[in-house]
Amino acid sequence: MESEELRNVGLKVTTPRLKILSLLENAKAKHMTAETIYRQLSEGGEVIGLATVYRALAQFEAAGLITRHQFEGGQTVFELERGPHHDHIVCARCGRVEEFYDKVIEDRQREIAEKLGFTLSDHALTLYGECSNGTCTAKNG
Amino acid sequence: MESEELRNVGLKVTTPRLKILSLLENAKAKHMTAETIYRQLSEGGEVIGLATVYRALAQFEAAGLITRHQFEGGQTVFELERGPHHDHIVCARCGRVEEFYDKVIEDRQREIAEKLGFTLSDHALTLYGECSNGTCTAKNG
DNA sequence: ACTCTACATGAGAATAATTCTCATGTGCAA
DNA sequence: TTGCACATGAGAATTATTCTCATGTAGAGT
Repeated sequence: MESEELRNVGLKVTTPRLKILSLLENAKAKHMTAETIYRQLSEGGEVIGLATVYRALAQFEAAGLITRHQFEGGQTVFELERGPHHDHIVCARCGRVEEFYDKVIEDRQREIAEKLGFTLSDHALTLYGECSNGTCTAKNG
Repeated sequence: MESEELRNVGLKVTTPRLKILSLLENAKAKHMTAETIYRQLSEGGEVIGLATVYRALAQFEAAGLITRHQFEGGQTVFELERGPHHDHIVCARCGRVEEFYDKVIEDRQREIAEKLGFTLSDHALTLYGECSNGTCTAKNG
């Protein structure tokens, strides 16, 4: 239940928040911009201000429910924080996003940070390339 | 000579381009925003439009003379493309940026891309943490 | 259930970063 | 030397995001 999720992180359960959260859970695209979320909700007949979408996303992020990614060239996208940590590879041609996890890289990052005297708190790793996908033409998330 | 660099990449040698390029080469900070570049040139008495700074930076980037980084939270920064490839670790507290290169990670990235059917063309890796630096208080680049 | 208050919301204005427009200026090939 | 493709400065325009403010509402305490 989405209301549980909100309560668990100390957020009031409100209609806009529920709608946004469940859109993120049910949408076809895993990575969505604030605009896209706003538009899809509007098309679904909801009356939710764009500012509210931005506010809710910021709160969800602070609460750890979602993650924010800034792929190069594109707008900021948001993704539900489900399952294990992963990084992304983005097709420069069609915009397709694949996820991956690599223990070697993860470990190495921690070692590097330590060696340089940093306490690692986060990281952003995105690979860019062209996918050899036949359907590599249209944009999707 | 900066004029050489410009000619080599097929750009006309103009005063604004030369000024921007040499500022990037001589500035104390290795990573600068377009605004900073604009401001420093203005303070130095140059009359160069901000739009020109953006235009020049975009061209330099396309030509491979500089690289663009989008550290989280911050504005886009530009860095002269000198020496070997490297990635960054940014202190979340004081903004200090350190560079590092790790062959293991680099190799791994290529392998991952290949395994996923992508031809790797680029990547962005930034680590975030807190540096254990005593001087870790003020912002710098 | 009722009420009160702190927090949430929608709408549109405001801001920040970047790009565009356009009239004018200029590097450089011929 | 000159012509013209490309570059420039200034400010307008655009884009993404955040703020403001008057109003609405969730939910703790009764």
